[in-house]
Amino acid sequence: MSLDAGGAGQGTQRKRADSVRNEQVLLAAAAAVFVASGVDAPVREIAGKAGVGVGTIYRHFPTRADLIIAVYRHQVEACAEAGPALLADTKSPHSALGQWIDLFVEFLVTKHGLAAALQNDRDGFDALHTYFVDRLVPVCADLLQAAVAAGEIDPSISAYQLMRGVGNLCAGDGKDPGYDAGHLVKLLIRGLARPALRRG
Amino acid sequence: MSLDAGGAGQGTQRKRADSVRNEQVLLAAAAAVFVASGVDAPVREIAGKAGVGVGTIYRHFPTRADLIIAVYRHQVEACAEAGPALLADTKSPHSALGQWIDLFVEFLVTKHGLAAALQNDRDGFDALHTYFVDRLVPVCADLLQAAVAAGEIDPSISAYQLMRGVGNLCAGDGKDPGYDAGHLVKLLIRGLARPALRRG
DNA sequence: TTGCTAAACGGAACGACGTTCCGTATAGTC
DNA sequence: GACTATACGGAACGTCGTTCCGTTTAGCAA
Repeated sequence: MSLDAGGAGQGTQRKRADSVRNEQVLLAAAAAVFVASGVDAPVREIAGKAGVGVGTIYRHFPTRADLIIAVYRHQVEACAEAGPALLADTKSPHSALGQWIDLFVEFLVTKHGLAAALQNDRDGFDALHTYFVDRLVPVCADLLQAAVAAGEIDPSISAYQLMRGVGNLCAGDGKDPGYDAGHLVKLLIRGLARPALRRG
Repeated sequence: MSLDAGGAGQGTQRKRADSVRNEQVLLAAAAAVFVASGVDAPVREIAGKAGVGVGTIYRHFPTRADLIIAVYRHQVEACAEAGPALLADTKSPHSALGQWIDLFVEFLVTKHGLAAALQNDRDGFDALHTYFVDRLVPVCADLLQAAVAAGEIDPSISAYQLMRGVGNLCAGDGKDPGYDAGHLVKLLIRGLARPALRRG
């Protein structure tokens, strides 16, 4: 639950370089495994992917739920930072929005697993949920507004509504082989474009 | 998935008496354990409560999900049959309704666990859900109508709406120690009574 | 560079779980 | 009472999350 991001503040022990590195590797590996195999993936699989022993995972994240929470926060942060970056790197805000939503969809896999992992901690879950909403809605709003300003989409939807819609499309994804949430989301984003631009 | 309730129909093998008896004992024990310890209760605990070995459970119910499904169907049936019986045994339909809702609340524990147990079988879950609605809504409607006819409650609510409300009150119950769904349900039922009767 | 030590590491080991297996007991039949 | 298909009990198996501990190494001082 520490919000301190490892700064060398006085009094806090300086962490070893390999420890810091492994923590990042673990977060990335866990995120990848969660997307590939779902949040029920065994800890050993994550350890293997990261190239570390299971003991290392448990020193960084005392319990499985802690790991999922950490991945969740990490993903929220990565998603939030990716928004402005995507906007800066492309000439088309609508395209940036599409790429950002892709990241968001990947992130939702972790988010949906969170509820199951935090069965006994509704307060903790709610806190993470509001953190997620507060952090990401403004980012999405910026992307939307940029696309509107560029004349690529109509201002017919709020950031919150779009994110809710995408979230709902992704609910239960991965369980039914006949359901491809990712594709539906792509269609939704394409549908946002103004008619004159709606191609491919 | 057999709908055949063990009748000695031609071609079907006659089951041994102890087998039939154990199946009933197991359904009752599992239902009790699910209510007491949640649907995540270990199979061994159910076997112990029923006084049988785990092997016996697995001969009757090949997998854990099968057991939960069987308990679910059994509870739906018991709940459905209890409605008319309660109505016949009491002079106050409103009281009968209250007792019936108590059974329904116990049943919901199993129902909520069902979704988790059937993660990979959305169709199966939906089928069971419609079975549940079709079977129980009419029973609840009869109880409601009897209470209305007796002048004990106002006809201000439909059976479906009442059951949905109770179901929603019970969602997430047992996770937060500060939340007692059973008590809220009791208040709801009491609130159904016409003002002149609303005591204790 | 070398030596020291606290910190971090890897993976075997543990206990609990769902599930399977098989030797034993028994209900049903003659 | 004897025979046999059926059902039973519970030990055993493989997998999981988690713990433990002997080994390795990063960071630092000489």
